[in-house]
Amino acid sequence: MSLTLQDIGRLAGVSRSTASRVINGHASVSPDVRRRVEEVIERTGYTPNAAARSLVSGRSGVIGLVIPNNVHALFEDPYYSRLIQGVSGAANDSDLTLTLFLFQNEAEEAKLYPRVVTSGFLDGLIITATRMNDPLLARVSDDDIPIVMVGRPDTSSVSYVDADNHGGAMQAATHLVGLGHKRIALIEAPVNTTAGLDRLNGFVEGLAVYDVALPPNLRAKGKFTELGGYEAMQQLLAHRPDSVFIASDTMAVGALRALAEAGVRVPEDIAVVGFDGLTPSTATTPALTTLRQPAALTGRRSVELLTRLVSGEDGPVIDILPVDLVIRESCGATATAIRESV
Amino acid sequence: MSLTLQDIGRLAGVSRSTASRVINGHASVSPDVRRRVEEVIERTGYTPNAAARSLVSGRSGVIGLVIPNNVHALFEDPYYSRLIQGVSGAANDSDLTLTLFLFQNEAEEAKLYPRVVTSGFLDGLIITATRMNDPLLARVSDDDIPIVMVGRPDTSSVSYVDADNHGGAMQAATHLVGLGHKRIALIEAPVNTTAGLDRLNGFVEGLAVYDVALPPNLRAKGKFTELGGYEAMQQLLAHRPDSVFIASDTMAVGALRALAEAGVRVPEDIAVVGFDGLTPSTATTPALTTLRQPAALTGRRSVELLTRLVSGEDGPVIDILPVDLVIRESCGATATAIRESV
DNA sequence: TCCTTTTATGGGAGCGCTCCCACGCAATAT
DNA sequence: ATATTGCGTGGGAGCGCTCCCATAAAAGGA
Repeated sequence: MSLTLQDIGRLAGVSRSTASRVINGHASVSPDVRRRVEEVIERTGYTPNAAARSLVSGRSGVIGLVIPNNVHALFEDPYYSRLIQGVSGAANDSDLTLTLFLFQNEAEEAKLYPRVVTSGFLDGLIITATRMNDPLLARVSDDDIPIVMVGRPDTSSVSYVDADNHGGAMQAATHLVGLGHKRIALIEAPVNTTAGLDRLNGFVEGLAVYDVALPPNLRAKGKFTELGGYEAMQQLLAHRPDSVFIASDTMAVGALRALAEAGVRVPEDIAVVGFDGLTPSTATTPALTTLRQPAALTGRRSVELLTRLVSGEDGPVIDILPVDLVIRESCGATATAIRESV
Repeated sequence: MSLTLQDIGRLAGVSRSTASRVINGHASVSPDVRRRVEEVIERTGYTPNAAARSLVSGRSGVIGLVIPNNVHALFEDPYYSRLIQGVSGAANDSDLTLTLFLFQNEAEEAKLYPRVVTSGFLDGLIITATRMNDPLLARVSDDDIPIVMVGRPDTSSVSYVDADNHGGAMQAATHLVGLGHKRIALIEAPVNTTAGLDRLNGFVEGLAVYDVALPPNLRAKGKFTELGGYEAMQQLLAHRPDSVFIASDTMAVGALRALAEAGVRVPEDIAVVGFDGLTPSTATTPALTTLRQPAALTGRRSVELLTRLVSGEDGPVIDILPVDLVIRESCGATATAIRESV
């Protein structure tokens, strides 16, 4: 059996209360006693029992990261790897323990989620892959556990962290207009996600600033997959765009393939700009110009926000992270190319 | 404030003890009372307080998954994604909660690990990325927490799950010999990992069965990276192998690039067999023949083993999972090609 | 019929901790 | 000198639960 605070106190010749004060860094402990207790702790390798501590304090030091359904597909996405790394790193820094909830389907979600939230086991929750009308979100507001969403939810009154999808897409528009393109096309991400919607609106608004219109035949809907990008690009080609903004790099990979097959040169015949910037520049030929979103930072920030909510700050708090234009080869802006570090 | 067992009892007109019996499925509860209590629980959405439960029972229902250092590099590897999915799925099935420990460096590891293990917070631990002389392993044996390693550790007396690296590499040898190759080469994975070592030994032994030798100039050392495979292949080319077994698909991607650049045709001029089988067949040209290891299953099994250890079964338990030869284009065995499902 | 066994239930104890209050003693103020 | 403050410390209470034991009621055996 492992040691208790009582034991530590006894070994140091003090009461469990005093030992507790030392551990929790409370005042009113004489330097002498403090040293003695610390020595005993060091020597014995004592660690307070987490369950007992949490039972009385109402805090567990544990946060949850929820990645709901479709995990099969989603997890291949480097976005989640980065996000998890960010969340994990921030949790480590703050002495928080991270629990991971990967729900394979709605049934699993419905079965496990209530227990997780109600058991008092978690101090707070980070929920990713925000969906429109997220069923979790509805449930969540009933409970009193602090929540931070990753990605803008369609409901308000929830704290969230998100990349500046709108602003990033505007940058894409500005960039393509600035390069002198006239027939600018768009491959949309699904607009049943707020990310897809924001990128669409941002791009259209960005073009509007320069009085450039986006005719319907230069707009195609993609599916967040490589194949989706491939098909959308084939569809657009008939209308001879001189440039295209593709709302995700994964789709851009498919689109580039479609272009290569059609014998259309990039960037000579068509300029291509993607969105995400999570894969290495070597992943495509030519190297893809894209808007890089800070996935790991998103994870870190979500933990920071959550920490604030847990310690009583009242929400909702919103944190929008900047997105960078990473100029590589596919947009043809080599003259003004910015060296990138990766 | 949330409900307690006491409240449930009161609402159902029984004592907290009886309510507890219902929840834990103990005998000696009249059907009538049981129904009443269940109804109250259903109606109120009551969930037992995890901390209190764990304090008295000594069980938390929480297991930890440790992925030590080098996470930056490792996490890009689809292996970890699959493994985590397997672990998570099995944990969900068994009503276990999964905590994830991603240690970015040894300092973080040293700082966090003891607390994790000693706090009584975890019922057991799954440790991945087994290293030779794993520093965690040394510490672990001092503690009394059940452990399962993923990947064969170099120390004995620890339970572990591993893919049959040795057997898989033997299959590779058999396959290449069977295709009539004479100058068979090898690109090794780093032999400071047991996986690298086992694949090396398995391949050499597999060749030995057919009295085929592996001369030193047909052996090159890789680094588990694409670049490592690229360089190793360039080195081998001077010695004109007619086939090569590359101990990881990542290295194989680099090797294929080296071959393409050198104008060596695959599989006409050289047959190539990889190892891992975690990326889609479209990832390389030509599609790579490889040995597929069951990464998700490895995760599931590690949870199952751990569950057995937690419930008192004494270890060490060892589970070696089979590895499948997936024949695609790069080995030239199209005549006997097996249709694969992906 | 009475006595023994079984079944159903309630209450006490205690898991290891943190918080609060009370107490003793030294330092300061009157 | 005594009264007042403060600090350092110990012990009680209690967080919500499970386990054990005691007890009451029901069922069985003689």
